[in-house]
Amino acid sequence: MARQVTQLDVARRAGVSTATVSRVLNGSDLVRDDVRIRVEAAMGELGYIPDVAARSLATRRSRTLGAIIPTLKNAIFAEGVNALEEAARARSYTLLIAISNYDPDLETELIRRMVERGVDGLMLVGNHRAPAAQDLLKKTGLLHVCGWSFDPQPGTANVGFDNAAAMHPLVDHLVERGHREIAMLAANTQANDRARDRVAGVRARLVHHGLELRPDRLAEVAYSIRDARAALPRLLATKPTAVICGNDTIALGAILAAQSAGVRIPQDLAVTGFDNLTLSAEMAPALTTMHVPAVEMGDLIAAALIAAVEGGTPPPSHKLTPRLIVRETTAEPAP
Amino acid sequence: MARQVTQLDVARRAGVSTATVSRVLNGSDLVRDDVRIRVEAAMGELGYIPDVAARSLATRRSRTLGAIIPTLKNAIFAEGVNALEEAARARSYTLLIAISNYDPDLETELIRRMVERGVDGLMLVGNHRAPAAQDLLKKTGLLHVCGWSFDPQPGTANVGFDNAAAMHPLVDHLVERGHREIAMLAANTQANDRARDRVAGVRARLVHHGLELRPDRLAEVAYSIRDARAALPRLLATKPTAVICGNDTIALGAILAAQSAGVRIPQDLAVTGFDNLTLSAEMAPALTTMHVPAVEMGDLIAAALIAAVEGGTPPPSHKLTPRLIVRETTAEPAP
DNA sequence: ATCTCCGTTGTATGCGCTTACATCATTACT
DNA sequence: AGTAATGATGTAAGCGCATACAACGGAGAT
Repeated sequence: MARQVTQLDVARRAGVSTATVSRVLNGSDLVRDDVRIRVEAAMGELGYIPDVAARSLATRRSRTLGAIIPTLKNAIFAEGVNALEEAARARSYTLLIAISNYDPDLETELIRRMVERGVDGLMLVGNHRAPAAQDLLKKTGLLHVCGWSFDPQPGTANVGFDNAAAMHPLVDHLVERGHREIAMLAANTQANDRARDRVAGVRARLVHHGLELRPDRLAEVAYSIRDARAALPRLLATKPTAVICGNDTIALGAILAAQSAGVRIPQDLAVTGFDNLTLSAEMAPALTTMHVPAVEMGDLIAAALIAAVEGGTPPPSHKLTPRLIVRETTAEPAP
Repeated sequence: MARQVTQLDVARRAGVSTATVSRVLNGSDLVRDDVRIRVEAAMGELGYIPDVAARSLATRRSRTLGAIIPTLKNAIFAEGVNALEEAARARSYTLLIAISNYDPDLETELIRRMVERGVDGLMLVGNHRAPAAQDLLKKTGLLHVCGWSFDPQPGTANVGFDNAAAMHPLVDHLVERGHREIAMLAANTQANDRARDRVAGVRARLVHHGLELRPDRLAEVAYSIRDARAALPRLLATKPTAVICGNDTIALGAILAAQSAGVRIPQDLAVTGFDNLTLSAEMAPALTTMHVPAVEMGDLIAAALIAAVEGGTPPPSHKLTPRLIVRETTAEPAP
């Protein structure tokens, strides 16, 4: 493969210095128009492509954002990352992604790699991480915003929502419909502060209504239709009239389990989800759930990060509010 | 933010030269053990983090792979990218991703950006792209492999499967069961060679069986449950006994449309999908589909790319074979 | 004791780019 | 006409790292 075409080649061809080529490249307005045109022509003829590594080294900026997410297999993260990429790209930033598999130690290592890579800003998911990770973020001063949560601690920005409070409309909705016997099928809470907050939110709101979340009415499962499906019978044994699920995927598993056990939804059992996946609106019965503004979140995170990078200011926090979407999986309990 | 800790700082602290620090960093075996230990200690104490931009500039390697995919909203791509990231990470490579929205011009621009970014290797989806993109790949000599397809042209490697041939087992399965009136609900074929190939594969295999794909029995829809749902009635009007769908998502839409029209599956209408999403095995009725080895593909692509980068050889092609998974949405047609 | 050779370390250069500063050519002004 | 201000361009010094080459020290050979 031939030697890379550099600014020097372009400069020679256009009869100018590399400084001028650089100025043209960066849209400086100190270049005379005829010179600019000559330089641009030379770039085109030579097929010049700037070298970002060299530029980064010189400017200490990479025009790269990083995103560390637990998994892409969860559609809601895929959607959020999709939006983040589009928003970043629209501002000529590129996205580096890494997957932590919900492992705090791996996440720490990945943050380290993001620093090595010189990302200008980083998106993390949730507010809970290993102390070593916190240290790293502080010591390196890496700009970052934590998405999918809202409980800003000094030093970190949040663009997301309060996962506990977000469960309140769901509980209220069920209680208003007359439900008293409410169970919860949560996502795994270890190493997942959002799942923990959602359980806490349900519990608190039940108490608010003079009810309680009985220990035997709380089960935790992995993010998977199959696991949710397998776990429902245990909950059903406690005779709830409604089951609140940690997310739509778990809710889908619960619904399938109920249906194959001859439990009618919503007559015999009300079910709620969280996320509002595309599927949830289409399936039969359509799922009552909380809509998570993943796209908006992706946009806002990119915007916050880039504004912070370019403005030299700390990234702003932004509180979003999931909204309740009542569909067909909830109704009054049978008398 | 304080000045970055550099090799020079480490070198001073350990009482050696930067060359030695660099050697320790890169695992050279020319460093005496006691010196290595001293240097590593100094790195730890100072919290030294190497600067990848500088390293890339010096080595002309970035230890970064790029992936340009049409969208992350399609679960099968999300899964593939997830696997690609994990495989890359296992080999200490990082993943840069970009989303083309099925737009060839945007894809071309993104390839250009990947070149700027100095990725060592690039994953693309499918074999069809703008001439400008082909040029760019050739001129820059960027290592790349095209996934999700198999029809290797000189100069490009493929890790994927033959999308036309992959439809044969599906057609054979239906024909064996006695279906003669077969329709197809395809994904949009413009700017999507895989969707095109799948239609061609169905058509060819029907001909092989002495049947045909009637023009009024072919419809194209976007990748969405809703669009598929809306499109089914038109196909139903042609009285098919089976409908082959371009992917599982479209199949799901078709099933929902059929059910809400009182058409029983599989008795009144057999439906097949393609991808084998997690959901497809769980839903009721469970979907007959082709399993796409997305994870294996991600692994192989990372392996092929990295082997090529490090070995200086062209990346190898690798042919995968989706396999038929017969479940509950196909049966004999009603007599 | 001298010479080689090998293992280990240091020195110095360059990767491609940006940018502070110097330089030069205009133009505006007195 | 002479000077200052302004605009446009060039010069050169890094950014942090890897690495070719030089240098050095000690072990083994003679």
